[in-house]
Amino acid sequence: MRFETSTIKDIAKALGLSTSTVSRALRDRYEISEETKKLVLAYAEKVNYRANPIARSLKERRSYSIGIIVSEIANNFFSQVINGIESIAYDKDYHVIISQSHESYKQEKLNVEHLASRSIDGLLIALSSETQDINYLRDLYAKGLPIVFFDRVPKDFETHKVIANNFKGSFDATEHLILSGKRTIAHLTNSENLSITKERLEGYKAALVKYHIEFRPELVKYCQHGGMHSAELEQAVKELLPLQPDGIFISSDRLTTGCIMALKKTNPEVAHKIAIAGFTNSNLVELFSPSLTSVKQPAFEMGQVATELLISMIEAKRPVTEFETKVLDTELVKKR
Amino acid sequence: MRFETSTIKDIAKALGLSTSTVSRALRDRYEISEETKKLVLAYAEKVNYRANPIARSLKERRSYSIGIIVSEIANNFFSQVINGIESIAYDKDYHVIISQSHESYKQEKLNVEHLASRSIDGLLIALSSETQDINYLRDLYAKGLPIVFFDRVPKDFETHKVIANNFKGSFDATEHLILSGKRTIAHLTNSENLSITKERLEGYKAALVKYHIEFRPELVKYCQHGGMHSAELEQAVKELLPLQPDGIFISSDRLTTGCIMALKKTNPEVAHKIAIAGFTNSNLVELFSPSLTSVKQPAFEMGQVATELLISMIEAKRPVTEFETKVLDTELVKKR
DNA sequence: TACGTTTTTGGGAACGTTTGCACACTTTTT
DNA sequence: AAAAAGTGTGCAAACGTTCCCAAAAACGTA
Repeated sequence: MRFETSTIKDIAKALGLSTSTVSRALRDRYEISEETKKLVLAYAEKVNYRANPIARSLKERRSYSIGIIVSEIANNFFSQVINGIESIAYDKDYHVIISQSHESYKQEKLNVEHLASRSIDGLLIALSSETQDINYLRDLYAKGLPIVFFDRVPKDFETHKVIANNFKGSFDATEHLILSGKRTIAHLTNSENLSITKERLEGYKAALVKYHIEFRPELVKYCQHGGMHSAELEQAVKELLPLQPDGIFISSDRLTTGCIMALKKTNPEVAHKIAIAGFTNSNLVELFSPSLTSVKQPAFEMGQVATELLISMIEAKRPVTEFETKVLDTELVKKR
Repeated sequence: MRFETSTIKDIAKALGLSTSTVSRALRDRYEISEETKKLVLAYAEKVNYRANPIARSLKERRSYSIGIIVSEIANNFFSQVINGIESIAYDKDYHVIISQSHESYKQEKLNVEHLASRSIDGLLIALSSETQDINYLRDLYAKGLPIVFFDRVPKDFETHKVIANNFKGSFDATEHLILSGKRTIAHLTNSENLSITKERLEGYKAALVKYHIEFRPELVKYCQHGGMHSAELEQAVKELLPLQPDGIFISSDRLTTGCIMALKKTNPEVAHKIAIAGFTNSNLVELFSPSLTSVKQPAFEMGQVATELLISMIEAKRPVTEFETKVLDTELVKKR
């Protein structure tokens, strides 16, 4: 069973014109007379002509599609980024193909290669927490695939990047905990590989320094899998509690919710005694108990900016050599 | 800047064969000799040959892609469905294109038509809460586009459908409220258009009947926009509270979280006094305060089943005429 | 009228595949 | 020894576009 639609050829035949003329009329080329243009347009409208995007892609050697890699869509931060991406992409007549790495390097690589073989015109990617080797991305990039990184970006890769002001976000959150009287502030964070991990750690440290609080490395716990496994989080919590923190600063969406969950499960009696501040874009944060202070990233905007940069690379006449790293401010939403 | 890759022609030239032979060797056709097949495969491997899916699509008149329409991906129910869809689709070498209706009919129609013009091979759709007129879907279906509905399905449309056992899920949830001593149980639900709304209302009613509780229509509130606007929910809550319900049964993910949010915002003092049971697949439900009893749908499985049905339609030799409606059981997770 | 210009149109190749058909070469059958 | 059947390969068309190039039509000018 197959979809029947009319083609340029059909129109040409019906109107006694050549396919070239019809194509020109439809694409509104200058060399065409007003008269035939109107004729063709009217007829095309009548038979509800839709250009076949596949044929067009084959001819033009581009697909008008961009690939997205996030760790998971069931994460408000990423779904908001995706909304931002779509808002720009659809405007410019691209469609998006979303893939999830689930924080796995293997899955990420597989998905990227799958997308590339599907001939996407460009790639938007936030690296998985496992990812260390990005040579496969370098290869694709070298072959001419435009790539823009967002949120989790690699250090030594010359291309556009869009990130939140992670240092300031972390500083603000940590400072907030300090100002509300906390002195033993733990830091629960992602895999050490990630750019966001490093930047957020620095912000945390800077706030401690400002208030003359000693930095204690044992208060920092890394989660290799970004909180994808609850066991990982429960282990971290278990190791942290004996140090008797009165506050925890958590550096990602998934970790923040996962940590509260682990706290409630393993030590419900202390869960409400520890002040929590964490990165999260969850729109359900007001429902959480214990409640928390959250650092919200401008996710929608991040998606928009990244997409604009990517499309500018795709549509550039000559290879782009000047790259920018856009930094967007976060917002601190204090616990009520 | 463009992506350079080797083609069948290049291989043919390099090996002194014809393109047909190379194509056949790569696709493992029976007419080819072991010898040349090995030769071609080895060379293809060496130059890292990737078939151009666009050319293949054009020739075969199918894209190996399926479209998905959900109201929003930032909803655990739908993101779990999508994970189920992907798990099957990728196995069978299809890729998926996700679109969000944001509960808007206009957006839904636009997205479907956009997908159709992108030549998807089939469509998986959960209707928006606004949708009443599905003639645009009938047209596409009549033209040969396979469609499978899930979750929110239309009444009179002959095709495969996959739904949860909404009646039983609602019955169980309502019964649970009754058994914990509630007698004035309100029902907050979606737009009346939706199939799920009707089925869930029936389950609610049946539970009341079983326990000889009078059904009071004024206790049922419909939300036309499925809870996309907080004003809508606050209004519903405002109208409901004077009736002094001691329990609320809520019929969708978005509404459940939205309702609790509205309750806490407008009447924090009663929020904890009303027992809540609602459909939700949120994985954060354990963090919510007030806590609630939830009806979980087998979302992942729903996505899998729907995708299997769709692919069977796409790949059917002759038009499918026997359709099934699969009904999957829900799970009641009691408040702790 | 004949010529050059400009404007509009058509022919046909190309994008990278798949596949029906014909051909050449082997092998088997009579 | 010739005919029949079986293998493996190549040619060429097709999928629906776009676009280069040439041809035709329309117009202006001498």
